[in-house]
Amino acid sequence: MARSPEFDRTKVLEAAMKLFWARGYTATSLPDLLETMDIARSSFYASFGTKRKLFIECLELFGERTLAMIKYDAKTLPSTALPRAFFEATVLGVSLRKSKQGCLLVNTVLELADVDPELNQLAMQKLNTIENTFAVAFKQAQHRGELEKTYSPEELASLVMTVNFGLRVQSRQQLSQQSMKPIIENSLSMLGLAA
Amino acid sequence: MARSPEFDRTKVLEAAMKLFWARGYTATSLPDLLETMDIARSSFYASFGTKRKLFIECLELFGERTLAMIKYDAKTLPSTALPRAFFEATVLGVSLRKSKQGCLLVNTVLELADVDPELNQLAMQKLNTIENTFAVAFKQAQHRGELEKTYSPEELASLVMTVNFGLRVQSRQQLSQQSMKPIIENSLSMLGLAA
DNA sequence: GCCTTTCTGTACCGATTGGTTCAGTATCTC
DNA sequence: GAGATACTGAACCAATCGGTACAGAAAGGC
Repeated sequence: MARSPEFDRTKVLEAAMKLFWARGYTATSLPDLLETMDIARSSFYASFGTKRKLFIECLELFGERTLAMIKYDAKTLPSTALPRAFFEATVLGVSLRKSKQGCLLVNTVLELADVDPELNQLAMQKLNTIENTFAVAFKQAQHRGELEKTYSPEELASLVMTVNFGLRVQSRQQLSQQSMKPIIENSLSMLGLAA
Repeated sequence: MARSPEFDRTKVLEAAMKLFWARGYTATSLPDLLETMDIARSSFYASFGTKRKLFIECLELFGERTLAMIKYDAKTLPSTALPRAFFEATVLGVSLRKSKQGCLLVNTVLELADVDPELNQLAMQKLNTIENTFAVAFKQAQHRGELEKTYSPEELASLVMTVNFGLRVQSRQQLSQQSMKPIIENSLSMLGLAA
């Protein structure tokens, strides 16, 4: 009955996510987005509503992907190796894409905390979900005796997130992935999760 | 010969700094600034040039104040107590002003890394100066035998900054100062600087 | 062919952006 | 008082902001 293809929605959404990731919400203009997404203005509003709704979709996408990665690692790796896998994937993996991006959720919290409480809270909620996933994994590991009980699962998860945030900030600076490696190593040693 | 007072420049600059601190560079508009600074548009441009130049002055001011605080602490406290004093002053002290602000320099790096390299680099440079100040203090402490040599002074300073960044991100979230306290405590314990 | 649907391109909207200009007023010294 | 300076307030600028509307081309099923 009709023309078939909508452009690949996920692909276009991903392109938008990368741009928001690099430049933040406010500094990303609509023309910027349209060029990156390679769609017309009218298609944009037909498919995504507003810039704000699009950004929310991007936060969702980013959160889902990050969470999926951790949950996959949690099933295939010992819990003590989780933080290392996470740090290396997010900090070093991102650097491979040649650009210092940090974490979209962290960037959003810092950019919008006092500007857009709703978006801020959405990003925070995603971060909390990630933290909880760590806590659950650590709890299991302690029950199995694979993890020292220096800290409670919740405390350790909170510490891992603190270090994670710090690493994300540092990865947003000029630092090369080469110079990030010892920082990650020392952070893990500090967490008592080096070996 | 003439009218005496310019409005109190430092005071006005400080007001601007607080607004940038809360909302970031891009999201702070000129009308916002003028209202907060309580000066007329013409006075603004006569005294500060452009929004960008004003922001640079704010970064300088923030950097100077932070550095002054650390250097003062470095002279009056044992080096092992430096990170605690710093964390408590910046994270808990800021919370007293009832608003989750994080650190202007960290906020700037995350907001402008891929948007305004020049401002980004300026903020980074200030952060590096702070890190170096920690490193110098730790080096002295190790020479005096007051500090364990688990990490080199540079490594430890880098770790302290990682944790500092993480704490700043967390303080930018909804977290009350009450809930920040155990996070700080565990971070210090993790750094081996708890007692 | 026709009809339907999805897209593009462009023109347009009001509002807001950062920045400039200038006439007028207040405040100082002499 | 006169003269110089430091400010205010409002008008104005071009450019850009996010968002809307619409005509027409492209691509599918029948």
